[in-house]
Amino acid sequence: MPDHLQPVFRALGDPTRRDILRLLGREPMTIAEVADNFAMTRAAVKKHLVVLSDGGLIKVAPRGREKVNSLNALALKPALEWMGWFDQFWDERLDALKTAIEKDTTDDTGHNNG
Amino acid sequence: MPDHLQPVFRALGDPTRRDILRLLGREPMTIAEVADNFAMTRAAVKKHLVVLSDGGLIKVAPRGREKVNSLNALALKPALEWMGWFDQFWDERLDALKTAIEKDTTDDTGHNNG
DNA sequence: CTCAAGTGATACCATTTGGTATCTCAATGC
DNA sequence: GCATTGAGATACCAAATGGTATCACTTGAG
Repeated sequence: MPDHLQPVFRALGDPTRRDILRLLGREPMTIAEVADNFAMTRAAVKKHLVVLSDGGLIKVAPRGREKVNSLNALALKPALEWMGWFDQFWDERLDALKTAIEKDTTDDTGHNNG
Repeated sequence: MPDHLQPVFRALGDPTRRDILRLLGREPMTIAEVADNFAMTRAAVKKHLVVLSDGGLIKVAPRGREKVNSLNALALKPALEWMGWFDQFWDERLDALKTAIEKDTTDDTGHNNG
């Protein structure tokens, strides 16, 4: 498994970018709107948005002369799954529980997709 | 919510360090043993270990003149919980526990893993 | 004590990173 | 058409980062 998750972890490595993600979780914003929440220039925020976009964590859609940035939380999944490997070191009972639930989901015919 | 998770995310931001974590997940190792798995000097590996230790992701215990580095996966929890906030954007009906299972259940052809 | 092995610490280097300042381009509004 | 506003591109800078090389310290063995 190569580092397709590197752009994601790299994007998450900066507190400003993590903050931007939470911010965009509330509602999509233009660059100026995002920048209005931080004590830095729009150019700096733009750079962060590029990094976030590079990691697939946000989507950018043009709206007139503006660019609307919206959260794409799905891109967090690979990173979360990578971290999930370490679950085995936290609590082995959790692993057993997951196994039990997995069996339950195969038995349940009604709620597997979204 | 200050950035007590910054050291953790910072540590995870480097592929070598993520690799070291997986490595130490198998067994504790001295610096030399860890360095033996990478194409870089012990000093460079040591730096990575310092960053990992700074994030609390590894524990270091002296054993004679050696230093044994062991995984402390529990330190991943804050980061994982932070990411868990975004679960609401994936599928509000299910919580984080389902995430680890999902990769197994995405196969809807009628049979699951083996 | 003396020598070897493992680690820690420092100095140093090239690159990346986070940030600003500035300029140009595109779309909006009068 | 022309000024205004939002965004992109570039140049530039200071600091952090990843890495090497080197030296000092500590432990273990004769």
